[in-house]
Amino acid sequence: MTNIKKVSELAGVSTATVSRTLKDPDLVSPQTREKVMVAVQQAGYRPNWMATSVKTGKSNSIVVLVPNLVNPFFMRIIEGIEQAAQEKGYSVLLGDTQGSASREHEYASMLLTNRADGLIQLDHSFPFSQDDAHLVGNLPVVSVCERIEGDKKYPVIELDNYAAARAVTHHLISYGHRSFGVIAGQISSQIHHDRLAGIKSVLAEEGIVFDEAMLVGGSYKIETGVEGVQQLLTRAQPPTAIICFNDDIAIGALYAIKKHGLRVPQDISVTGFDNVRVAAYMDPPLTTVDQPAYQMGRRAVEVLIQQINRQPLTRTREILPFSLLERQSTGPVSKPNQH
Amino acid sequence: MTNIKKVSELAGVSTATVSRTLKDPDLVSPQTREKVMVAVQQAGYRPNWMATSVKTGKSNSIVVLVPNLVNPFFMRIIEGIEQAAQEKGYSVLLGDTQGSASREHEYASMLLTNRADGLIQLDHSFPFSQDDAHLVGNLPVVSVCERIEGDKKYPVIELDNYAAARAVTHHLISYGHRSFGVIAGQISSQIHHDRLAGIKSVLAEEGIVFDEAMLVGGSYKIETGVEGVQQLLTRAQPPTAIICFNDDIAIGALYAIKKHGLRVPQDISVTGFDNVRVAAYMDPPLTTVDQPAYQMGRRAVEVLIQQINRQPLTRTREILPFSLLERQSTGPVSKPNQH
DNA sequence: AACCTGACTGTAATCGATTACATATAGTCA
DNA sequence: TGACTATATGTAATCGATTACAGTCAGGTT
Repeated sequence: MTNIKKVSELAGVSTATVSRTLKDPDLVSPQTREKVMVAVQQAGYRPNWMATSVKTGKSNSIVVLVPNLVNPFFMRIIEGIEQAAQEKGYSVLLGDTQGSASREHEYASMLLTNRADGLIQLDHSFPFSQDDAHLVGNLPVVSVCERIEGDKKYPVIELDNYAAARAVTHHLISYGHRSFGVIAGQISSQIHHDRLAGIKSVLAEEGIVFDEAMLVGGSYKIETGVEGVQQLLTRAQPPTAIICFNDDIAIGALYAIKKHGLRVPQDISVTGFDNVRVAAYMDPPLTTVDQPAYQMGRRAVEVLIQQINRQPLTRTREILPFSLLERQSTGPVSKPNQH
Repeated sequence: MTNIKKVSELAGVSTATVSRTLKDPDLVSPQTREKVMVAVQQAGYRPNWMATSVKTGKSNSIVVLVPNLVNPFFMRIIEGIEQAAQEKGYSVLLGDTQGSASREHEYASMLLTNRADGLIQLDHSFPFSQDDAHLVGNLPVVSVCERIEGDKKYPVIELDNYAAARAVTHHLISYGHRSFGVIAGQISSQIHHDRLAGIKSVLAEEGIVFDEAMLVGGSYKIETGVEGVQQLLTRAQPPTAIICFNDDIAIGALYAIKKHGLRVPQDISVTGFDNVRVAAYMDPPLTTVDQPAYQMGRRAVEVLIQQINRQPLTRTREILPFSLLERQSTGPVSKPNQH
């Protein structure tokens, strides 16, 4: 590797001058600048990133903790993160945690070893290990979608899940539905509680009691949707509308419902969350809640970099707008509840 | 930040001893080790990653260049990359290029600045800029799926696209199809040529002439499938089978065909490539070529690390097995070509 | 002529580690 | 006891940059 020393010798100047030529050319006379640039070219010199980082104490990298990479919704967020980071001169270290706490800890500890300047968490767990917890002072951390558990208050970019769930429920109620099934994703998260609370609040207003037996599921997977429908259809009074907590679940639900010989939306209406790319091309196209995933990723980076630069945060919670996309997987109840 | 100096003072030893305690404890007496560990704990010391990297000359990071993140097939590969990297003590820098050459150059130059030790390319372009090209000696680079263009021969982990395309075509021929449409992805790639050649070879053997007007498309997107079908259906003799070069295209094709009031597979058979997660849950479930994406990612990392460690490569081209998944989007021709 | 200023460049300290080399101490053996 | 060895630790050089500080020199001012 060619280093700054070689270049300085080649140009017949000191290393300081080389460094200045590259970092702050105005400090160097045009003649010297020229000499140095020639030497740089000739030697094919590129400053060693690690050396610069040691000196400046900044890595210009951020870690992104993501439970898995197969969920297209996460990828939209990460796309936003990546592009905003790139624009601001940061690079993104990908931390696929597979939901494992120890992997989270490992990645989170990158902040403590100066390997990364900040962390974006897409899951809801406190990312640091118990051993590290007392060291994390106010390390730059932002969460997207989920609020981070624990005492420390980290800024969060999220959706108004309560309102979104209310909107979905209202939409279905307006079609005359009164019997609802819910296929949930990860149960232990704030999102889950908010959405469920949103649904129940509307039902309460309509005087409908939500039967807890109508709540199934437990992870954001297609298979959860398939199994969820199987369970719901064995109930004495199957629901006429099924609210799925993401589009993958909804895709599984569509599949299972049709497999049972029932039609969507004539027999059962189905809704999702996220508006993944394929949602609009399902048969029928999926009614779902659009989340500005890309934008959420971008905002997360902006807020994170604010923290990194020790700028005061204007607020610790940012709620981005959703929109309910009414497609063809929802429709009027055809046969009224025989109950 | 607590550094090694502080810890050494706290423990009453030299920095060398602290470093040895953490890196090679056998060199240190049990008593001193104990003292140091206590000091490390108390100070909450974590070695500065950047400093270690400067000294060792290794970053233990790899860059992954990916044209976009929304393609779930890429994400399966990256998942494999990420996990293999993690196991081997490497971390992954995500380089979303959006197909832009300058972004590729920027990310690729991380190898020249010691920011990363190796690079995995998921696209087909030579990732370095012209300026850098003479510097890249034998920097560790591996490509997955696509062969990298240019003179330099980089190892590649790929699928036997020719054979896979032949298998798909044979499958359709066995159902009696004789009139084929093809909706292609990125035209300028090796994959494209291999697959097209595979299809044509089978057709030639069957004495079928491939009508070049039946080749449409140009990018790996759902919309390409939708538009592709629209074009193909305006042909004087619409095809009875459509081969799509990835599942996203196929999903768009299914959607468009049904929108035209035709049935799959009764009127038109459709096939994809990749076997993305949703493929099995389409209506009808998609016949597609399964690629071992996760495994390809893992292998790429292994081969890359071999290069990083300057171990000789046993071979520069590795072809992983595909399997044709026959689902319900393909079936016998119902109405024989009226031709 | 003496002094000052500003532009440019070099010397050397520094970032936070690792490690070659030197040194000290205790233990072993003839 | 003296020589030798092994073990443990410290000193200081080193990785490849950045930058505070100091020095040089030309030109301008009084």
